[in-house]
Amino acid sequence: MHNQFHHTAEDMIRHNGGRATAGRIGILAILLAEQHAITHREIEQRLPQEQQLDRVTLYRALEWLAEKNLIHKVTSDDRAWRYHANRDVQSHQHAHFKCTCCAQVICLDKLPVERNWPLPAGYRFQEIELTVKGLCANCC
Amino acid sequence: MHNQFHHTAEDMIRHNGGRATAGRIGILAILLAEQHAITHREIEQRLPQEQQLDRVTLYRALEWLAEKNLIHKVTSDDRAWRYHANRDVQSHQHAHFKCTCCAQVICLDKLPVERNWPLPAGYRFQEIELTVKGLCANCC
DNA sequence: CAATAATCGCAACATTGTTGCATTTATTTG
DNA sequence: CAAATAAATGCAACAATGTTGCGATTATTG
Repeated sequence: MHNQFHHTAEDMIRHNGGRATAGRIGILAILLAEQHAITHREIEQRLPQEQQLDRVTLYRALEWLAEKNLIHKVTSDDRAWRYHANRDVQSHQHAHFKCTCCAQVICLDKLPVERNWPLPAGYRFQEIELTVKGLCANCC
Repeated sequence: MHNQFHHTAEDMIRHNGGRATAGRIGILAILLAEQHAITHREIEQRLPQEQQLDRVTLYRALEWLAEKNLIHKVTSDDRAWRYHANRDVQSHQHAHFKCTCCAQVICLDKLPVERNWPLPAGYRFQEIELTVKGLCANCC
């Protein structure tokens, strides 16, 4: 029930001055273990039976983790946010890939993302969100 | 109550073999008149009092218009789709800008969008969704 | 104008997410 | 270690967005 990331997760949380509660640790450990960005629902499913969290608690924990830059949110076209751990505390200015068949989402960390977009006059750039859609290796 | 785009809207709909109903025409005319991509709610607000549509009807009309390539949907981070008319029937492979302050969304039609993203082996590209976030001229 | 297939509107439901508030708990302090 | 306390949790209720089924209405065709 404790995966290999529990210790790391707890450290990351304490480093940010937060309470190391079972919920937060469990959630972050799950996200650290996961290759893909996953939804609220998928996180719930991966939590062991004996420590299921209230939906609200889960949302609030995710909000806190994102605030502290330990994870980041990925916007998708199905109205559900997906979450992914930040392995390094770099900027999250990277792209995501979403399979149009199985809805799997991965981070494309190595994708260079230009910063100087030609916006209309008077507009100010802050960040970009880029999702590449297509078929993953399994669905091809 | 009839803006200048009603006639165009009706033509576009008939050209696609659909019934030219007041609802569809009104919706498309509104989207043609609009510079920005707007939400379901905003469309409702712009419809004249005497021809308010059921929410379901509005959704289905938008779905039909998008299917026929007369409009396109824009994914956003607030779980609400925004819609924008396709003035030409070109690909909609362009970027969108969203103001993080007033939530206004515009199309960045002139933004060149590269097509050869370095995806993992075995992955197939289909399309991209790119949203640039920042502050619009009003909110700067 | 009648026939008919497409469209509409209502009711009910589904999903995702949020808010307020009382309860519980991790951490700190003595 | 026990008490104090601020932070986190869980419940109930709500909000926003969108969907489904189905009977009623309507645009179009002949």
